[in-house]
Amino acid sequence: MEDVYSLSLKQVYDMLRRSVQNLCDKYGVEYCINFFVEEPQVLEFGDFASNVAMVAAKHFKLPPLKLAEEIVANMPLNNSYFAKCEIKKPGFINFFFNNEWYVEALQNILSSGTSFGRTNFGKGEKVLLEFVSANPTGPMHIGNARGGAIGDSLAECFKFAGFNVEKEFYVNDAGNQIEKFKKSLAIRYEQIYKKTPNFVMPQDCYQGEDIIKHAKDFAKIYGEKYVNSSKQEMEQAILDYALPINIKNLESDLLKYKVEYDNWFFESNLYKDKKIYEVIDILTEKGYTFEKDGALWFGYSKCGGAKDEVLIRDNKIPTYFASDIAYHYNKFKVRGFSRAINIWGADHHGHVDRLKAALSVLGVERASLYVVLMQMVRIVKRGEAVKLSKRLGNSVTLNSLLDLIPIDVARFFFNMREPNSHFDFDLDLACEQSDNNPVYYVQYAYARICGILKKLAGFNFSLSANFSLLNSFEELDLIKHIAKFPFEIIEAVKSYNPSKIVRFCLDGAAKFHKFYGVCRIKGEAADLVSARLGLCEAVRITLKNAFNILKIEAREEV
RNA sequence: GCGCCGGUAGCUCAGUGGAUAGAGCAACCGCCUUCUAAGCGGUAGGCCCCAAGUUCGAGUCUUGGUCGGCGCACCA
Repeated sequence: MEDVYSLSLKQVYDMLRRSVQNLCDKYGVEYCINFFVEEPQVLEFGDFASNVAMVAAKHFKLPPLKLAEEIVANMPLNNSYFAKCEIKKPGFINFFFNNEWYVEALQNILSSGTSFGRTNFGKGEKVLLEFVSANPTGPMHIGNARGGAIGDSLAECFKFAGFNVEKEFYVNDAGNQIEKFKKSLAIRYEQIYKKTPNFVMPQDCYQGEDIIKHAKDFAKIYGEKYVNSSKQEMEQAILDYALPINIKNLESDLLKYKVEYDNWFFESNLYKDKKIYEVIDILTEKGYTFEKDGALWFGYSKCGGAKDEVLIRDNKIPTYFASDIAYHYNKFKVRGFSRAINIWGADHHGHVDRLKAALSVLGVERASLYVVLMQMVRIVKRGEAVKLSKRLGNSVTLNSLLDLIPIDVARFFFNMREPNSHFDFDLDLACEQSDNNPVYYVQYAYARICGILKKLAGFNFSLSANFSLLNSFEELDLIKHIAKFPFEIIEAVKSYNPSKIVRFCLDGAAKFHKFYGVCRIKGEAADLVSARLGLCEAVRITLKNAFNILKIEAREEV
């Protein structure tokens, strides 16, 4: 059964369209009117409002208010979800839900249970969502933590909305940063035995403690075995040792963070099977590559780009851009996804357009790839931004963050802001276990409901409870909010913005707390008790499903 | 210099071309004999960065500025 909110919204559109169509026939006007129906901000303007009369006024050559009157007069409300509609000042038509709307909304939630919020909006479309894809040369930092929370919750939104989603981690286990990684490892290993006086790590190497630890652990196992080997042999041995450990750590750290991937896609596979060259050959066939200074270039300027881009360096090693094209070609043309979503840090924004340009040459529509650009995270401590640098090895890792704050708090915090806004992560607030912390606010609402349901377990609430007894403002407002859940998920999907779910939880918790303060349950007449318990259960179901999207725990007690 | 993102209450941020611009935190004043006070109610707080334009209507769209973040490698 479709949810009542969407049904009633569709109903308003249908009724208005039919009425306007009739008037078009009557006045001999051609129907080409683009209007909307939305939820007004102010309560007195009803549950839905439409601007149709204002938009259509000039077509009909009638004043908006006059036209609104005609539209309404032409639009019977019987057998609808609406009790009345009103016409207001510049020409708005405002609709008000009838009692059935609220009753059916509750029945729908209660009977849907764990599947409430699920829709067939996506019609099973195959979507690939790639996120985090942190470099396997070191631990994940705070930006990866944000990407993980956003990506994973967004994937859940897409699943709820009826998409067939696969979550993928792209492992950059090839290319330049791996060269740098093994060089850094080898130097640290060598230094365990050589002990050069006043040794300083070269500028172009990774400076982090994790490199030293790998070298030490490697030395524990192999001792001096590789000290006198060729540089190449030494680097390969220590790389073969350290890289799998790093990848395994990425996997287990993300799992701890409740992020589980369907696929781990290795960049090295694109090299092994010559996939990169096959894709470059296609670009060449289409006439979009050329040679210059010993390198092979992509003619990006031919597709509107500012400058051309190197695909294969003069040393014959392909660039990251080249493997990225091959990787995305694989997503669309090999594995057949109709849509790919990437979550990238905003510092990669310059890559979006050139990748799309290359893909369009390969026959992939630019719009098939959507890149969510996630703005940078700033760590704020005592009101001051903390300067972090991965190169200096003092960045906050995901792990060290999770030592400071519970996983729920981290996942919730990183989804409080929309991806495209700069995010100040307030470490002090996140660490605080108090009423200031918004995570506890929503979890407390859930626990309160569970408390009530437990205390009044003797009462039965059923679909046949007399829900029309719920008619206070707080009750109706709460029902209206939770009924909107499936719609809200679709909004999150359309805007690639899971923070809408966090806001939904916060608003829902606030409305429940208000209801709780005004409406008592225990001690009321039996039929009112069961109606209100039904409302509580419906809120519980909704919050629980929303928590599942965010992967935060629904605790029955605080 | 060019490009992307942002500027809304003291702070952190919502806001679909619509009606009277909202929330949380901080400040101040109240509310537990009751189903969980990690809660609720109230007060106060605004040249929506500036300027021009588009139209019935602009925080929202366009252009030009300004301030901040991030890019502009044969790095990833």
